Amino acid sequence: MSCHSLGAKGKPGFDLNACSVKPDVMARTQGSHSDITGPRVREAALRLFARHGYAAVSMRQIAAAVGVQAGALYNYTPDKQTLLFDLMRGHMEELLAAWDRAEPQGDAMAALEAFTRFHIRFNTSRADAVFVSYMELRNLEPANFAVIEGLRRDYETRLEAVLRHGAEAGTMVVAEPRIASMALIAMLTGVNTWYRAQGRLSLADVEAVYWDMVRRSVEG
Amino acid sequence: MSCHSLGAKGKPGFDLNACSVKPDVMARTQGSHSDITGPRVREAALRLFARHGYAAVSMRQIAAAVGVQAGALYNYTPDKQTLLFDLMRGHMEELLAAWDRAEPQGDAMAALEAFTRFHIRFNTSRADAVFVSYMELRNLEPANFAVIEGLRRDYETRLEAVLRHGAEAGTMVVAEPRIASMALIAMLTGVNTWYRAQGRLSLADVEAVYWDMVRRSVEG
DNA sequence: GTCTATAAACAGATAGAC
DNA sequence: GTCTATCTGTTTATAGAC
Repeated sequence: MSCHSLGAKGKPGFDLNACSVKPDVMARTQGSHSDITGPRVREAALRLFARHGYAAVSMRQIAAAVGVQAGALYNYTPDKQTLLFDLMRGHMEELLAAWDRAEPQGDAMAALEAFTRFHIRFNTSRADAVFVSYMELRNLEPANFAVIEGLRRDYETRLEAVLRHGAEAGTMVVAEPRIASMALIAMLTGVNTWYRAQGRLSLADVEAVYWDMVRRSVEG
Repeated sequence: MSCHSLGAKGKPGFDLNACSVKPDVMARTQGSHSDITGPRVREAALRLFARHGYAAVSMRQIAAAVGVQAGALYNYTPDKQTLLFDLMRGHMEELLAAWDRAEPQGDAMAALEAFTRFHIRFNTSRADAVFVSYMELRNLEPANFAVIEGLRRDYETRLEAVLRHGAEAGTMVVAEPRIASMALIAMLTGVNTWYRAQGRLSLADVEAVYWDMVRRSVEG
């Protein structure tokens, strides 16, 4: 054993990886793991891209983290660029879908609180994907960039709509809803740069601190 | 002329640079430009790092942008890592020095307004340096990272002190001064992601919008 | 101070064996 | 599906001519 636990990586140098014996698939052709290698490639790539940056990570490093040779990666992605794009698109689509499922029915102020708490919880639970989706925008080919940028704008527009409703209802003061939505999202996403699960404040504490600032910043 | 036959590099992506004929140094040895090449190397590196990322930019691309061969760059930096580090350290030190010069004498709320306006003005005037100093942290060697991280914390501490004074004086409500300082800086730095000088809003307009949100978020 | 040439390592991606 | 081997081009950095 000692392997097939997905993350037996040596990390510090991307070396060693030996073994990939999988008891439950022993009947398969030796070395064949199509059903689990795909997700592991994406997980390893996401982790490495977040840590070192897309351009600084080689396909060989990703392969080493997964426990396969570099050539095997091309069974799961046509090229490195598409691997990055799929990770980013997947994250943005999950973000939008999760918010659309969570969006409450109450008034604008309740919706703003829901957005604040949702954004903090969702983003801190997927720090690597959030980081990559923001930091690697400039490494996307133009066509791919346009797609991700569009999804990002969609998300901002969700918050912008909340702020507009609040302003129209008279419960909020928002001179520039579009700018305010970007400002608030930037503030909330900043949590990821310092929050640690083992830290002094619980996630509930963090939500409370930020919701207080968000509420005050737009309150009528 | 035509660039003293120096530049004129093909470089499909980073050409043009159209040599800078400097009349006052024409008497020098042909091809010798020590007094101007250094700054141009830093400017080109900053611009390229901001556009494409440190890891994605080669020394040859920087050289082509300057109009010299790659080997010549090593007269101005011992290596690529030091070039990045010097750019980031220079930016952070200038940021701190500029705020320390500008910091006003009034009460905490006046200081907060000054900080808000200063941060927006300074950062939008040096977008490339701001971008690089944040995005390339993970490409710094540990010792260099520690230096930049320390300078960044120093800057945050300046704002934190303002918020603490306001809270102590009773003119502000700030439950977590450290977190609030990071939240506000994240919000203000976000201006750089969308602000354009040719846009609908002037810099004064932008300052007013953000100052309104900042003030409301901490007002007692 | 800049050039040309080069060293030594590494990149993304592919071909064919098993 | 994975491996080994390889193709082709690029990387940082240095050496020595001018």
